[in-house]
Amino acid sequence: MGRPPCCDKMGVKKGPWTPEEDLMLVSYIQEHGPGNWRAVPTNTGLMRCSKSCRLRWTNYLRPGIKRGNFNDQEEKLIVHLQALLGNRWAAIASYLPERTDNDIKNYWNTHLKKKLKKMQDAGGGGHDGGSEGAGVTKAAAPKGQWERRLQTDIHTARQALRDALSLEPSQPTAMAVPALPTPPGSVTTYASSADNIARLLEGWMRPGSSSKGPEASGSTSSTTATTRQQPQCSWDGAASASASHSGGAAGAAAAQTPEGSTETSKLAGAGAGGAPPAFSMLENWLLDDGMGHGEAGLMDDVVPLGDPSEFF
DNA sequence: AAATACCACAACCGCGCGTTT
DNA sequence: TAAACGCGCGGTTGTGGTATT
Repeated sequence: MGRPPCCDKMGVKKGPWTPEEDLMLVSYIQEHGPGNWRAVPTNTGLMRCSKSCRLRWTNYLRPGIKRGNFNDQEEKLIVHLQALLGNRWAAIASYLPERTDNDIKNYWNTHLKKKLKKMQDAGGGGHDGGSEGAGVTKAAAPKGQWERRLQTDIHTARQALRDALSLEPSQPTAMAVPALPTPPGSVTTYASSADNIARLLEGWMRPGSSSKGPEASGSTSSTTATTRQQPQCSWDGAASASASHSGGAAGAAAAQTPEGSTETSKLAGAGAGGAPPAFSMLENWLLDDGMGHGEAGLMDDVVPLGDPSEFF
């Protein structure tokens, strides 16, 4: 059946979002909650595709997301997860609740892929050949096969994640939120989305203010900003912000994506109950050496993935 | 100082899946 | 049951910024 485009191409604006548009979107979502994206453009007057609105919210405006500055632990975790899960960025992002799939994907494509390739070229550590690493091979496999492989190789997954998580034991999780506000002039550190919104609101809701938001607005003056989730409670913020809908990468982290959720539940052995931080589940899972969860029964036809720690 | 190459990131596009009618 | 719809995911592209020549 021919499917109509998600939005008519006529009159739909493209390209970078302006602060005004961000403000409109944030204001609307604050009032109505995320979701029902189809209605967002019409209700807000935004000349944007519903997809574009969702993407903008999910990747940039949603509270509790961290941008840029991937630390070493996160980097290694991403590499490990990519080796395990392939290019399933949403699933990978579910283990890094503050990161969006898009951010991780970009970071992988621009940094990690090259890094791995360089390492493979240098040390011959590559166990899979090609430039994509082990994950792609699995990703290229049929979905069912891939899922089964993940299940059957649960031990490898555990080991890999344990390796990743044990790199910086003093840092409990990647969820540690850097202190805000961003120092003025800092170009490498992105302000959190909440901070951006706060600046936006401060800059745009104040009559006569310039288009540039004030630098490092520690205090959020507008009501909109004050009711936003603070970055420190990123998970809760994301969870609550998306409580009434199914969108958002962090929402996906908890229970959303079909694949992500199954992966999460399979790996973490926990349901999507109260949406606790995925890392807690992960840590529990990793620390639980009992390992009698039935995965062992799936260990037939194991196809070893290889040890992702080879990468380092 | 200007031109060029490279890099990083934001955003778009197409497709698939699940839900609704 | 099948079509229509809405949403999310992954791949790709366009653009601005930075480094190098």
